Amino acid sequence: MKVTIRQIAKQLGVHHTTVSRALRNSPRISENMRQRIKSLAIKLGYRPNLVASGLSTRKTFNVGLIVADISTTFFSQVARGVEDTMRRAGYNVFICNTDDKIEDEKFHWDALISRGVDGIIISPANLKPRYLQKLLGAGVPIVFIDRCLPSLRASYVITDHFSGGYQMTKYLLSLGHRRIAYVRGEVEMGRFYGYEHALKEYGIPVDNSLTPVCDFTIEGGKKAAKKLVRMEHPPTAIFCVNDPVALGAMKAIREHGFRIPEDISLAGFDNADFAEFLQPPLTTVHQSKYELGEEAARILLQEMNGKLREPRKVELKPVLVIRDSCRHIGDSRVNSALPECLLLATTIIA
Amino acid sequence: MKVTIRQIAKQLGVHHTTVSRALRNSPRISENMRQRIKSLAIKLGYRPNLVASGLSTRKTFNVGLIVADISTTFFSQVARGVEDTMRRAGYNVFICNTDDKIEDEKFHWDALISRGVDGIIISPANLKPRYLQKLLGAGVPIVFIDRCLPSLRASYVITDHFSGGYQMTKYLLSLGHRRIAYVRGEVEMGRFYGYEHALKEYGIPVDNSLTPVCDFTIEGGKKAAKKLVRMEHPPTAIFCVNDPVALGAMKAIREHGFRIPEDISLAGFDNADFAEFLQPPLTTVHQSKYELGEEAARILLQEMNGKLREPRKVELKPVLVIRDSCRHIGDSRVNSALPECLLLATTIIA
DNA sequence: CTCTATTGTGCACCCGTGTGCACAACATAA
DNA sequence: TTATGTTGTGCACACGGGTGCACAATAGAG
Repeated sequence: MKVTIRQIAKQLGVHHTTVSRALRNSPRISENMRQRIKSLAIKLGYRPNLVASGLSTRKTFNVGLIVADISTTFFSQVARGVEDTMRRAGYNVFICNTDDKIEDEKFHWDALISRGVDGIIISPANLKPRYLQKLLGAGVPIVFIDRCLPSLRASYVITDHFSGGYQMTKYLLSLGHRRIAYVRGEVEMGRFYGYEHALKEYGIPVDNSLTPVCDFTIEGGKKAAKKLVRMEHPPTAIFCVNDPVALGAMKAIREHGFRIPEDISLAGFDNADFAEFLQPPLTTVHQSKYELGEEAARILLQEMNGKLREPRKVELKPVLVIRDSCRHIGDSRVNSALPECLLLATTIIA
Repeated sequence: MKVTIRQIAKQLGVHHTTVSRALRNSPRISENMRQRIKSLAIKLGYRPNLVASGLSTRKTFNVGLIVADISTTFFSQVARGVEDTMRRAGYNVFICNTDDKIEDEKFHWDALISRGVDGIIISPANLKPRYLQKLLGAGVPIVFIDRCLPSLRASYVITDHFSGGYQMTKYLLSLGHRRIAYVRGEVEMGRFYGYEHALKEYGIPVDNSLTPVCDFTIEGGKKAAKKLVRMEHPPTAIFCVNDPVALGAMKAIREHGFRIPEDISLAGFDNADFAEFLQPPLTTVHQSKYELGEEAARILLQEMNGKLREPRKVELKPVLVIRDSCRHIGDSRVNSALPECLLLATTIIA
């Protein structure tokens, strides 16, 4: 049988509320009594029942983390950042996967609300303003992560996707590529706009046939890239929305008999742990996944403590990571040595 | 303000217990009243407060998942399997990281108990019988995952680590290797015993200098492998406790000027998603991570429903995956074509 | 018509903790 | 002595929902 404050109270011949107050360090309890209560609590191995206290105080010390897929390199690292930070503040974290399906997201949302979570960190599957507005109106502190609508009056922590997409595209352009494909994610738009913007600077229109949409998986990348390499005039470079997609693209490219980077240059996004060990080592855009989660959790803690009058909007700057999977066009060199755009990248970061 | 059953009751002029019963489909409520109550509940957007019902029924519909590190490829996929299965049954999952530190594990354990979880799936940092026994005595249904003490009267789901270690070592031996290093994990012993056993069959004693211990990270693998390649007589093959460690080893091997597999053969364990895309594609042992989590969750559900009289002990069979990172010694071939031990593996699986 | 099932609903109280308020015990000042 | 704080403790009740039991309403049997 679990120990309750009433049992402690009984043994000491006091009322259970006295025990409750003593354990919560209420100033109204005498120092002497407080000590007696605390030491007995320890002796009996008392563990407060957070379900009960959650009911009466409406604070559960639980938060929810809603992401597309915890098994990805990206979100699993984000989750770790969230959990570490939350734990230090005494919170537990519920993990919820949506696969970017709106119904699943709703399901999890309701489940979290029913459980009385104190806050939610969410990477929404649905970016419609009305929908997000509704989430914000639910009365639960929210922090958006990785995805958001900047115009909304809400806290968020994201990577500057636009900058990342822009830097990479600019880099590929500087290598002489002009037919650059971008394998898009269904929800992700920022990187795409960066890509678009860089092309525009070179006077290149976006060719829809070069921007297939895929989910964020290896299989999805393979499928999308397959279409690209089978084109009459395949792109000379393929930029993928993330590293796993690049992995799939890598397979498709090779199965079609093309070499990387000799025939087709390949780039990813995320700088997953494995990226530098691929053959060739993958050129990609680094984003700080753990820090993303850490920062989101910090902000959520502040929101929950009411220490935040205005929403906090944080954009972490991504960094171009040049390895060997992209080559200079019309040149035997595999990759160019520190092109102008890297300098640009550095200035953006600073 | 959140809708409660008392509010619904008031609007209908009935007692709140009638509402409670109607929503829980008690047979004592008339069909007519049940319909009226349910439709009003839907209309008002009633969401049951699981904190409150958890207090009175002692069932929270929450479970805990305690692992070393959710950000690893292995545990993140396990977690996904757990979450998917639990969600279908109406449960939410708390995620807890221990980094294999016993104090952190205890901390999380207490946190979960305080929150009244209905069950716990745990990959314990500490495999001491007395400790595990104590966990089992806490009165909470438990399923061990990935690690356990088979002698204990407890449910578990693991990969047959021994078989995996044995198969891989046998394979390396069949390629002609005799100086085979094994980069061990701190906690993991099964794979090591398999390695030991295979060596014994060839009359080779275990050389402690060839079996450095490391954590399960890339950095750890790099550090451990560095020692190995710097030896006067380096091993001809390095078998790593998992794929990330192999990644680190790969780096160390190359930084020392050795080629893979020409100078040193390299093998991993897990068959992480990225393994086939490495250069050379990594020979490894496949284990089903998602299924591991799925099965553990299924068993926990049965335990929580009291449908399990005896503990369920499940061992999933690993499969040797031969790629190009191991070569035949004294032979120009990179890898041997289907050696006897693969046949052996197949029989073990069946 | 009374007696007895059957069915549906309400009452009281529980789950474990928290909190406003009353009040007892004691000390100090008038 | 009485009036007036302090300080510490207990009481009642709340949080939202669940459950054993009593009992009212209705129906059917004798």
